[in-house]
Amino acid sequence: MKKIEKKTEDKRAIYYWDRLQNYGRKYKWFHWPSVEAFLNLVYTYDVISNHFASKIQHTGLSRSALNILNIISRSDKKGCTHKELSDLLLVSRANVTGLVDSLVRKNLVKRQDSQHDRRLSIVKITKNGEELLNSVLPSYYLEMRRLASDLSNDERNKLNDILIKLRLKIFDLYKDKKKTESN
Amino acid sequence: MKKIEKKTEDKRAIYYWDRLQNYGRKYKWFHWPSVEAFLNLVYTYDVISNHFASKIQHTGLSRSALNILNIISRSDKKGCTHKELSDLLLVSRANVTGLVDSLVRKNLVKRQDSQHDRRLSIVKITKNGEELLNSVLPSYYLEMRRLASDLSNDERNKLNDILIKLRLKIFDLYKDKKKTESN
DNA sequence: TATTGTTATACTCTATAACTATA
DNA sequence: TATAGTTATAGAGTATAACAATA
Repeated sequence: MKKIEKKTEDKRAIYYWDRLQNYGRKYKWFHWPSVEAFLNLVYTYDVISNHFASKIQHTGLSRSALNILNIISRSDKKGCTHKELSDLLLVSRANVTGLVDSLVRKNLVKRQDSQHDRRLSIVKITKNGEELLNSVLPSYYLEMRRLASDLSNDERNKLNDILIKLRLKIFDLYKDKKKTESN
Repeated sequence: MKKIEKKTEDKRAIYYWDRLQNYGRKYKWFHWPSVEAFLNLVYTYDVISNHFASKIQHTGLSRSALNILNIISRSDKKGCTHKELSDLLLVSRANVTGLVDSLVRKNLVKRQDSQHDRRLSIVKITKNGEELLNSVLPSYYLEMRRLASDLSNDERNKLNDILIKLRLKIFDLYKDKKKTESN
């Protein structure tokens, strides 16, 4: 049996909930209910992220590589420019080059020059890439369904509403900042 | 004004909600309400993570480095072994060595040999490290409070409940797997 | 001039295996 | 034998700046 170094119990939550709650009080603005929510968000993300990463480990792809491949696949014959990928992935153009390079090396996508705008490089999925996706996504989606199956419709809706609310709140911060910067 | 390559609008959500919803139907187990919940979780985490990372960029610390420092600081005079850090951070012991090394280089923590068990290396925070934490954490906690201020008590509780539920569901998977592996 | 993509570089984080020393 | 920590190595991901080609 393979040695498992990583612990799968919720040690971290126990640790934090025990100690941080009191410790943080020395900071004026520390507000435990807020902090608790963010900690839960981060830890749950972390656990989910590791779980899905292990689900696709056998493909040799990371979660973001699969993500890119998925995006490109969805663009169909049209393909996807580096710029689009950069926007969607929140990754710099410089790094998109590297990410696409690694997929090209694995023969999962190919680059094509655009005929309309010769600055553009268009990325399309290969047969190989499609086959890989088709071999991975079914169990991926099944797993999402299984994990979410314990949530009621109401809970799922609440979760979505709250997460969107938090996200938009942050976007608003940056909008405001942009405005004041340009004035 | 500094050029901003990263977009702060919710391009990704728009993109996905438009396309994925239909695209995914070709997969048998694709269940949009489940997928939507996970996408929201991932994107919101991502946005929050980037936001807080930018908040502490001036310290030269990454979010995980700050996290380690925070854990060590909370252990007070007692200090923290590498093993403890490894468990709490879900990071291999090998990598804890590297992470602690980089904090030692910055004079934020120091190592001490344990007198009871000479295998152990105990990590303690330095004056320098404490000062850094005190200069960063107040605004960090204030920001959490601000961001969560739009959520009602009920929403926060619901969010926590749901996130914990999801996390424990995954932990249970691994517990079951462990059991069957040892049989 | 602005945009797209590339190159180069450096740093962080992660994963793995082999090793030392202690228990 | 098991545990704690280290070393070495390789790869993914990110951040930044300078650059060429094209619009």
